[in-house]
Amino acid sequence: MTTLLPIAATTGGCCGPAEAGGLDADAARDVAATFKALADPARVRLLSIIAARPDGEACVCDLTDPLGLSQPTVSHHMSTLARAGLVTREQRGKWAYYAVAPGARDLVDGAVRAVLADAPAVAR
Amino acid sequence: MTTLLPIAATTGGCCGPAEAGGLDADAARDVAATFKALADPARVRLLSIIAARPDGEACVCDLTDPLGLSQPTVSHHMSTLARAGLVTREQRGKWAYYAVAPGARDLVDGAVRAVLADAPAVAR
DNA sequence: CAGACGTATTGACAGATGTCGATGCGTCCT
DNA sequence: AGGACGCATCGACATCTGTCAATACGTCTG
Repeated sequence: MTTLLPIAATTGGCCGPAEAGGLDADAARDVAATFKALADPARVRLLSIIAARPDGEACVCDLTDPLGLSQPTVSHHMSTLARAGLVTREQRGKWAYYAVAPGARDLVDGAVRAVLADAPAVAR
Repeated sequence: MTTLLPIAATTGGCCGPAEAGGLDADAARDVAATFKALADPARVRLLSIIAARPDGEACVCDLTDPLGLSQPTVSHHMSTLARAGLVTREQRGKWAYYAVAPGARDLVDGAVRAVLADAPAVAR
């Protein structure tokens, strides 16, 4: 997955070896993309509304009123969430039903773990 | 936390009641702010590098080289991460040491739970 | 004290992003 | 068939954001 760089010791002052050890550019871009989809209050509300639904799904017309946003804007946000793999879209007759993607939780949890590899909750 | 609203069935067409049920505007803004701090590849890498450090901390001079970013840019990103409560800053002599905040994991996990309230990993 | 060094702040700028109105496309109902 | 309705796309616009060079601030070391 991530390419591991060899370790070189420079030890100038505070600066230890520049071994990084973190995510490489590609992995970071992927992880950031997932968070970016969640980095807007409107999308956060949309996702939480759908997740709170008894049947776990909602169409666009369900979502415009609670947020006070226009229909094109909601549609655009849903498109963003779908492209990030957080929701699924199913056209059923006239309506497009959006639901939280089966792997959404895993996707986000994986992104969190990738960044905070071993950062225990309150330990230290 | 979030106020839970009773569910009413109107069954107009697709559109059920406008009971929303998701996060309110303020909560969504807070949650989105946390994700926004993680929504940039540079910050993701910075955080992961610090988290992967043996001593769990790094100064700015440790971080400019691995990312290929200028010192002011790195400083700006660290400021963003600190303002989000994800890292702590400790001035020690000439250097500023950044470390993953003790509550960072809880902060992010809480944000995830707030959005995907009950979205089982692979179930459903 | 004076210089060197690490970091933060400022100013500027290009690119990304959220938002809307207008419009186009599909589907349902009469 | 024709109209109504839900949704997506397009074009435009204001704002936010990431980035850097220049500069200012603090701290250590001669």
